Amino acid sequence: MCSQHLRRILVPLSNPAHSARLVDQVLTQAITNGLSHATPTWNCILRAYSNSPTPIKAILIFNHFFIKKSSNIPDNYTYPVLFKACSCSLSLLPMGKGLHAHVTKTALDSDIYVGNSLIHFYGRMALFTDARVLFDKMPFRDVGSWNTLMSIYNDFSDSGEVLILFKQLIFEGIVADKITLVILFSACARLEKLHYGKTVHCYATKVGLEYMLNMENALLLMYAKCKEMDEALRLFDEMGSRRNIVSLNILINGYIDMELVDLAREVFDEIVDKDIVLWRSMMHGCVKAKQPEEALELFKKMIDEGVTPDEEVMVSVLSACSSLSNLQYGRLVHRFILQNNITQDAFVKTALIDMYSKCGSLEEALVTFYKTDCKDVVTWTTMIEGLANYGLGNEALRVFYQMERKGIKPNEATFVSVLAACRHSGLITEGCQLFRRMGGVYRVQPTIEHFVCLVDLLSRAGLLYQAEEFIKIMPAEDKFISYKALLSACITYSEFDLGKKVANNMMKLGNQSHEAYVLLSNFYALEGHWTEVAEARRNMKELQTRKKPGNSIIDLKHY
DNA sequence: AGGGTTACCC
Repeated sequence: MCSQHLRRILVPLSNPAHSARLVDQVLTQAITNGLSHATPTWNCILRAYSNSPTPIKAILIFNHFFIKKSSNIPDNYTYPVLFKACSCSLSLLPMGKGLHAHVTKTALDSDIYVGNSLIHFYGRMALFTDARVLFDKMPFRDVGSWNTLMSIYNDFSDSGEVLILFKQLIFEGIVADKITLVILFSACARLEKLHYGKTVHCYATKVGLEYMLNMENALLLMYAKCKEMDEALRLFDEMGSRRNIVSLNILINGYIDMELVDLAREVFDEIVDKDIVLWRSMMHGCVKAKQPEEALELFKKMIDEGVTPDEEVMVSVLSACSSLSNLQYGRLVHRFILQNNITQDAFVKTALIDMYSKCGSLEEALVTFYKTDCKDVVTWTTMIEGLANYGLGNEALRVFYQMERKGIKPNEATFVSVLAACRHSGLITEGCQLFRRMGGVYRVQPTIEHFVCLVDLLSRAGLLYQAEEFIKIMPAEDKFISYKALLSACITYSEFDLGKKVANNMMKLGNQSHEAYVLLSNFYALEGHWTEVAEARRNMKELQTRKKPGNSIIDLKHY
């Protein structure tokens, strides 16, 4: 096959896997017959590989046919393709940097395409300052340069930066294109900046840019994420036959976000050709809406329809098993994962550990945990939480210290689990120590959950006055719920004076004071102080607040 | 001989 012919068929080929297969054949021919290509033809081959499922091949071929055989000289068309291939894996950072040096030496970095692909490459490597410096130093920039930088910030760093860049773009007199607007709407969706997005929408309508599917989808997403479903639906109708499966998915996720699963399901059921993303969304929606049975039913349906589940679907299925506490199902799902060669990434592993501990098999949870190589903070936290729920406080702490030794930084949730472990097992010294470590060493800002844990730990141990002192230093908005925990403890330990003081403090806090009266009257009742019970009830009536029946029982059980 | 960078849903 001659070079010209090869190029003519490679260029329009849209299926990356197909073109890569074709290129494989051409390459074998080239190697066996010693056929040499001109740089444009090589560029074509490299491009086919960089778009294929195995972009690394582009790099390998470049190393073999350009670096080793220096008869081929890369040009300004070669480098963008290579940088794109290098963007696919973090391990290719040194390779990309080497190519960058080469580009600078040969002065090809003034080429806009080369520059843009370099920005993209550094952005994908999470080296945002490098990307930014390159952008600022470019002798010539086009809309593409701006789009590249903006999309990098949007996808991997800070969406707020996109809005700042857009302002700058307008200021410099650059004309935004459709892609700029897609990125901008997507940033507005993430930031939930409805007003800003609407203004840009008007601008887009004025310049007549609005009819482009991706842009309409980005807009749709923006309205859905901002919970403006009326506006989203209006746009959806307006799109008419232009809408696609992505538009439907946005709508479904919008309903799910607003806790309208039934509406989401209605849209879902109408769709004939469902792709994996739709199944993923719908199953996640069921799990989120506490409908685990429906999630499992959907899973069966999905398999029946011949759709291959992915890792994210399996996470939803496992979490459905967890909330049903159905160990049999859970084990079946585990077996399914093994039999269908589904990658057990950190997410799947964590879901398995969570499932086993919530379904009552701590042994299997532990086995899965210790068999996991890729443990992240969430994996460790899930295991700690599991142990804590089994009342194995000391074991939970041991796992926590093990995690620290491995150099994994605990987060907010980790401390909730580990403090809960202390609380369940009455580990007072450890709990207080960990609480100090949280702020002092790890700079994790304590939240209401941490406070409640600690107050509860102290109160249950009968250290009620320490708990009260502790609440005094808490932020005002967290005090009420902590006082509630303390008051319950006062009831348990018959600490009449402190209880009265706590109840008074609660009432001073304002709006939720009816709850304070309910607890207070229960408190007096237990103490047999019936006059005070009557007084508390009277005060409650004066507040014109009525408690819902049974509420106080739940409150007491809970704390 | 004559080719490219940047975009939507999880």
